[in-house]
Amino acid sequence: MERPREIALLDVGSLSRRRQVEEVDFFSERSSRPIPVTKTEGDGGRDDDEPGGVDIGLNLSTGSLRVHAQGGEGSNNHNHTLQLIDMKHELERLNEDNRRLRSTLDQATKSYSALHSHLLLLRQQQAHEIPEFSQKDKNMSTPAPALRFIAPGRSSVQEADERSRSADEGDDLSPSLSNKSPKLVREKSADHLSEVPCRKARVSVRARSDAQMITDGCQWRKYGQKMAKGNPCPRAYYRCTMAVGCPVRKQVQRCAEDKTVLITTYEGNHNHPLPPAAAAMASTTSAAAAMILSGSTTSRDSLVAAAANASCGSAFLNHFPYASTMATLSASAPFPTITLDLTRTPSPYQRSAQRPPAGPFPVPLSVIYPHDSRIPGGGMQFVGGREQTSSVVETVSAAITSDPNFTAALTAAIASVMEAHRSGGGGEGAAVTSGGHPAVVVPGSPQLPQSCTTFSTN
DNA sequence: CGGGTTTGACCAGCGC
DNA sequence: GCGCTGGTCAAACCCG
Repeated sequence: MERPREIALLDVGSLSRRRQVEEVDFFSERSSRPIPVTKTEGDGGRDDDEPGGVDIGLNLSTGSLRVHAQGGEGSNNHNHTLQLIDMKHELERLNEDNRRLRSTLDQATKSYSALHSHLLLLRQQQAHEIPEFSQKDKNMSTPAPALRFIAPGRSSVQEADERSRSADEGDDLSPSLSNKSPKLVREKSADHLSEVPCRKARVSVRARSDAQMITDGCQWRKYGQKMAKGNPCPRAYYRCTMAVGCPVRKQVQRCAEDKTVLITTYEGNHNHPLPPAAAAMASTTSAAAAMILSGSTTSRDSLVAAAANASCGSAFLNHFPYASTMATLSASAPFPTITLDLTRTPSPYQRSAQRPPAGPFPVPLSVIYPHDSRIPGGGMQFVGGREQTSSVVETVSAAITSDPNFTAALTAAIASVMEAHRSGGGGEGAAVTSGGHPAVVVPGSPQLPQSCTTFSTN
């Protein structure tokens, strides 16, 4: 959910934009009341805990007002008039800020709703189109293996539900299988892949970090480590241990080219309740999987469609101009993977405050086909747009906010952004403060500690 | 002692 | 069929 996440984010920061919104809201809705004056004539304390919080946040404005009022003691009427004019201007500015922030919030809320509805719609369609997809699949001339078993088109959530149910009954596979040896179970599950939805859609995130693994709100147990070809750094395999039988796994590996880059790949859906940060990650993987699975064919067109579907949440991305720009959707074998690269510097376009109106396709899709996506190693890459799903951003946000280094950087960045906004920012400056999200900060700040992670999803 | 990590072995998929 | 590679298992080990 967008709102709680924002609150959580702001909780870690030193500045609370939420409080600013509320406070400005108060002034705007009750601007006819002489609130600042009344406040300054009161006990002078900040009643942060007072219901309705009159004098919270925006210390700058209210503080200045208070000083003016106190300075007016013994001054002439002319000074008083000037102060009132200043106060009026200040109120107008705050009202304007409030309107902008509110519209931003509305936009984000609408976008979230639209995306959510679209996701539900896609899942419904998938549920109804299973036979159709199967037929399509048969007709496919050169189906990519990884996408072929996606074809049944059951949604990741459905799969998670079924897993959850089966977990309640015993293990994450059918009870009849649970009595067999692990190897048999594994074989059976592998066989199932041909008739069960794709288990291997992935969400991958690259970021810079010195840590072994970024904190993402989940508990993981390492179950293996391998040397991967072409990379001197070993790849570690982790399994979610927050619940028995949780199918979620992740791989962590340093980038061969740049060892400061950590690549984390998540795969699977959790079958248990999650803490907020982890829930965001889970929603990301689900959404990413749903997006990929909604492609359900091996054609470029359907992948483009999937990308377009994903762009429905682009209003979010408009607010996160940095993180939203680094997504790569790869249809290449073995698994369809969405990669979010937080290590690249955003382009000037991406840095700009352009914010197209909310809607399914606020900006033209920019899709690059290096070569045929059906050829292994091929794929498609979205460049400079906001085609990534909002939930990917949520995921990254979750990971970032749960990482102390990111949090510290975020706090500093928000502070600086707020300062810039205050000192004449105005206008599209709201784009920066609108989300209060780490996406504003992280990818474009080379000096910031970053972690590189890859998410995979079922 | 319980839970997590390490590490060699096993298995499946894929290309030649 | 064979070898390579990625993914997983499970016994041994470590640690609090």
